[in-house]
Amino acid sequence: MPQLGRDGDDLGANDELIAFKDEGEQEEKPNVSSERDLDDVKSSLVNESETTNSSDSEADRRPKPHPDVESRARHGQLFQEGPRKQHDTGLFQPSPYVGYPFFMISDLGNLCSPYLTNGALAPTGRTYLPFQWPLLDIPGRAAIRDSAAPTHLVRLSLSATHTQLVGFPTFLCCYNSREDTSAPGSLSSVTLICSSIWEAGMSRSPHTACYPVSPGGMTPIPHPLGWLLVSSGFSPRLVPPPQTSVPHPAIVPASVKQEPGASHSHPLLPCRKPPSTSEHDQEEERKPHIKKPLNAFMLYMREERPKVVAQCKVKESATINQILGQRWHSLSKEEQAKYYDLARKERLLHSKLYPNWSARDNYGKKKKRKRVKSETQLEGEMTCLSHLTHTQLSQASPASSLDSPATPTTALASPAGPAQLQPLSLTTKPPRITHSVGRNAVTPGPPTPSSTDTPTSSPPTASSRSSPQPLSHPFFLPPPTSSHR
DNA sequence: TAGCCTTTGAAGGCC
DNA sequence: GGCCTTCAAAGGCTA
Repeated sequence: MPQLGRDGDDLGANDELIAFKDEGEQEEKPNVSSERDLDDVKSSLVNESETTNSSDSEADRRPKPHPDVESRARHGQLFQEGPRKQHDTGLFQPSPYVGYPFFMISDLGNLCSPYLTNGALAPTGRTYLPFQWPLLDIPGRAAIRDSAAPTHLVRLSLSATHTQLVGFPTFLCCYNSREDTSAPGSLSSVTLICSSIWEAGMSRSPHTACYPVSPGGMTPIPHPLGWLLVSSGFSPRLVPPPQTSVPHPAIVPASVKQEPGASHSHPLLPCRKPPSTSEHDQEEERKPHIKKPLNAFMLYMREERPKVVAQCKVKESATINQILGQRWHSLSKEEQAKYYDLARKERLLHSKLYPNWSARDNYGKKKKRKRVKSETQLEGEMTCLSHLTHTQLSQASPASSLDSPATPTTALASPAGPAQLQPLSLTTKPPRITHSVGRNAVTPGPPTPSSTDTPTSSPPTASSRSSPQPLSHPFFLPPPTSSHR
């Protein structure tokens, strides 16, 4: 595997990529206060999008990095955490917004002190970015979940575009593939590696910009590093970057995938794709895949699905979705309004992040992505949005708050336990309800919980869609709640 | 192993 | 404006 060996400030030299977390190492629980801070930031971001723009410049809004740390960063030093588990302040947290498989780094400014004079700490779990970073989302969960191989894929999480715009060093993200990441928020041992990309042409100060810029609005800039692969022995190796790419953080360009027949030492290693049949195809494949923002029902599903699975002992998604659909209709307007509001904020932020994105862009990509995933067993896992500050959106993250006491347990507070239910009958599939007629014909007024609600957040009534088959099974019946209609 | 199933909502295109 | 299609999540199921 060729090293990306260049000059002295080679950004991915092995000696600069050190800090890896032992796979067996446990992670601290997320810090509550840090989550609260994040929520504040999310809230402010959303509010900002909903209100008139302030006159403050983005630089003014950006947290000031620690000068000492910033200086180190400019010198391309890699900072590592010491061997002892650092009592961090919840720096690495599973994103409460599980709509996207992110990790959040809330504030790194207070992590300067542990750094040694040479910029490195004794080897242990994590590497911290050596300067203050307001918020960072690191894509990951999916990449880990299906990584059966005892290897660790490290990829650039920020495109050069972002790096140059936002001005902080690109970082690398190492996933611990052995960790059980099936549960939301379980991505705890992500290791960050801060490279010295800072010196690779990053002209702006680390705090000249704060908010992400849509990748579609930027000229693609090939990243100097490309991909980094870390074997099970944590021996990082650099992989030549994709030929053209600009992988937006979130996004794995289709061109970055395993070349059929190509031999390289790691099954997860993304490789350059052989030339497509047409330039149009190549262009399409280079386009980043930005997923649609989740609508209210999807947000509700993400929150309630695990509960239904646990409660009903049903795993089949089709059945679960039927149950959730029934429960959704049984929710009070106030309860639904929570999700509509969340979805509206989701759309707001999404449109802010990707102003040029259109839902039409994803048409036809779904099957293509499936094919690509089957070829590489990777791409689908890597197509997670890693846009900055995306998690800032979720003030009330549904899934992340699954186990939170503050989470309203509206639809699943049923006293009826699983033992009292008859999951077997659910296997009798009701006639399929097609939504080909009049699904979106009617869009009645939303619960409008707040005056900020926009017409686009209007939840449809039951009449707006063909009436689902009545499901009399207890599973489909919402648990009695005091707030129900 | 690719695609289906199943749900609701949003968005875009067509007429 | 109405209708239609597609996608978003999820994981078991099926051809």
